[in-house]
Amino acid sequence: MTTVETGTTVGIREVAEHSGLSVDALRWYERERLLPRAPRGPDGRRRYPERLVGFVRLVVALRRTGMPVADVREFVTLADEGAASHGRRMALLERQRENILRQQAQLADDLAAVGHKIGHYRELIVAGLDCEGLPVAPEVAAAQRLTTVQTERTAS
Amino acid sequence: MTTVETGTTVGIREVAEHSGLSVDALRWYERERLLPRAPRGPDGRRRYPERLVGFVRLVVALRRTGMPVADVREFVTLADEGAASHGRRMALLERQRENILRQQAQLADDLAAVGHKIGHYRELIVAGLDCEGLPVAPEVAAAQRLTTVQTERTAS
DNA sequence: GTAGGAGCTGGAGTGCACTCCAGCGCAAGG
DNA sequence: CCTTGCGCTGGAGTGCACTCCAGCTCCTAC
Repeated sequence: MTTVETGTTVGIREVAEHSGLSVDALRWYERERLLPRAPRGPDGRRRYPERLVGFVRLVVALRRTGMPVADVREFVTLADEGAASHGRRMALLERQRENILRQQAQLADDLAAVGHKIGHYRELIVAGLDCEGLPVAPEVAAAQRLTTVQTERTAS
Repeated sequence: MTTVETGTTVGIREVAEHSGLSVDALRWYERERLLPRAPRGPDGRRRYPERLVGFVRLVVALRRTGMPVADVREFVTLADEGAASHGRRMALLERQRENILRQQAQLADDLAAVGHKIGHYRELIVAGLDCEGLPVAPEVAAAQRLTTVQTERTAS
């Protein structure tokens, strides 16, 4: 990635806010070579040019869709080769696209499974039945309809 | 979960093969109370009734869609209460359904981002241009089209 | 000038979700 | 009877991807 430092640049804080990565993670990513090195300003601070900000976004998407950091590193290493690695980079992304499509299919299945179970509970509640299909006792009926989960997690 | 042990049961190996969890993970899940305890046969081995096999599948789907084990444990703990916790269990699943929908939206975005980048590379390759829009040198053109990624990962 | 905030670097620490290991028992087959 | 394979339990270990910490510099505002 030939960074010609023209145009606007943004600091690490702003990149973090827009990318979903933490400031620490951005630094770690650079150290781990998951991102090209961001140029430094005269004060030693990172200044991300627009192009690099876009690259961060792509890397975040690759991570978010499950690409291991070793593979991301490979992608970034290829990027250092310039145009000579376009085809290989493209192939890497095409493989990831296949992965994403698989995840989408799996997610649809899982959504259906969860939805099916929700429907099952709803039917039981409406009919006032327990899991064996027997009527629930009157003193249980109110509790059966309760949807409030009393946990400390709710408070946070 | 009132397990009436009638009907067929399957051993841990078979449950592992069909659930996507390893045998070790199934044991860990039970120990961590992410699954109800599977009844043991006369030889001390786990025998999973059909109902429990279905529950394993649901728990796997919840994990796969990002539910932390602490929340899965909560879900399982509620299941111990029988019909009295139907509503609360349903609410938990409804929240997870919302999460899954969010993931689907995010995945679609990420797919689009990857696809867009793939298209970008393809255009550059077809036009024989580099990232700056300049024609690539003849000795680079062949490499630019290469899609074979030479890594040890490919061999495994 | 001083204080405070932001960011730098290098190194250590952490959280999460498993996976591996060791010793044991049981059952089937030779 | 012996061997082998499967599964049990409890405890330790591991991999992955960050996050935290400490000491430092620079810059701005008071």
